[in-house]
Amino acid sequence: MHEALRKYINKYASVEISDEDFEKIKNRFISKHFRKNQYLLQEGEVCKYVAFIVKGAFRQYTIDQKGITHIVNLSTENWWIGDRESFTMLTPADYNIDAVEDSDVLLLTKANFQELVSTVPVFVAVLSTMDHNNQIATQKRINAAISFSAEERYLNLLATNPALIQRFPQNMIASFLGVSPETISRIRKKNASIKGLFLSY
Amino acid sequence: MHEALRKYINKYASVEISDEDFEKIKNRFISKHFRKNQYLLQEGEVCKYVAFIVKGAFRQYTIDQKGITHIVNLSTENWWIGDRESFTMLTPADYNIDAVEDSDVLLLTKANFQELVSTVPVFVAVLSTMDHNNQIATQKRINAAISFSAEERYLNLLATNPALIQRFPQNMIASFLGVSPETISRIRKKNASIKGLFLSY
DNA sequence: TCCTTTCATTGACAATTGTCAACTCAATTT
DNA sequence: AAATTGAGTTGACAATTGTCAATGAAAGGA
Repeated sequence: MHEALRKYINKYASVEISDEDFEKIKNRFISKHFRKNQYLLQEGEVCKYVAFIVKGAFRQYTIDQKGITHIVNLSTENWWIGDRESFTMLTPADYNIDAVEDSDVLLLTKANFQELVSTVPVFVAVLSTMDHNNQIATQKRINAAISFSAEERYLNLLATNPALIQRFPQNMIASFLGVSPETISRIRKKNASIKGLFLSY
Repeated sequence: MHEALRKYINKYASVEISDEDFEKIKNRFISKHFRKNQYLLQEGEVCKYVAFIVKGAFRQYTIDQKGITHIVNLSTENWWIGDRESFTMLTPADYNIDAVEDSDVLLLTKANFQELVSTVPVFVAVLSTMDHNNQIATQKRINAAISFSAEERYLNLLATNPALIQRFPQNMIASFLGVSPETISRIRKKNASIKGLFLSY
């Protein structure tokens, strides 16, 4: 169960992590299983955990006044999930997070998080790399959101992150891209040949 | 000139910075003046500097095939600007950055940046706090982009960041929000009474 | 000061995308 | 197997936003 975390750390730290360091890290995480649709965080609660996804998939989203869901993040294996602002500031969360599939995660409380930050330098290094990559990806997503049409955004996602499209239902992809499910359906129909191209390889 | 940077560091570090530490930091930065419209970075170049804005304003943007500008960031005093991906990976930048007003900045090269990271812990702490705040702000911007209509995005910006709207020309605000200048103009006309309310206090 | 250039506004029209309702299909439940 | 549920598709129509062109206003340069 913790092996995925070890692989992740080795990938993002420039050096292989020592057994002692990994023991320290491992002991601070709590394994937990989530069933499909189970909440990891509900709007209004304080986010108590940041989670590393070992297996499964989660979405982070808001619900507007009309009851429409807006997905700000879709995450699968080897990603972190949690509401940063709520986790660090201890404020009520603006977002909901729930499991899209049955999932296994490793949870880290704020106390344990701080403990690791102050005692395991490798952990800090990994976080910093992760933050950095995240920032770059987020910048690109903003650029896509303000520069591209609905169709361009979908095709861009298909080209850059086909795994997401295969894994999550269409209505979630629509919400993630900020378009209606019907529009995605029509875009798919229109570009059926392109999709075919991808699938045939 | 460097005083603004010192204030900034004191604000984001939990402790007052020592004179020795600040000397180390200060010596690594290069002061530079930018005239209005002058490039700090052009698409295709490698981003050689990250800049701290002492006075003035910058924009970061892409230009699409049709020649339309899409602004991903608008920054003023006490913000940093630069293309992170290009700066750290030494890859050609996807973005342009130029001065919207005559501006004074403090430049930091990658070598000096790394030097500071490895010798001045306070500097690392400030960067980490900054990153963190940035991440939260960016998340909110994504949420706005996928959840709100053009009008809602404008009114939201007016409510949360009126300084930006006062400082940058309308067409840049439009580009920043991902809408045409004409649409912004019409939204403003429609909501003239609301704007009046803000101005009258 | 005049001239040029750029920015903002407005109108008419077009394109994109959203909304609502009906229908199909597949999966799950009873 | 029948029934129910939910996701995806499709059509008709509406709302939003973009595009293009003309005009007016303001700012900067000669």
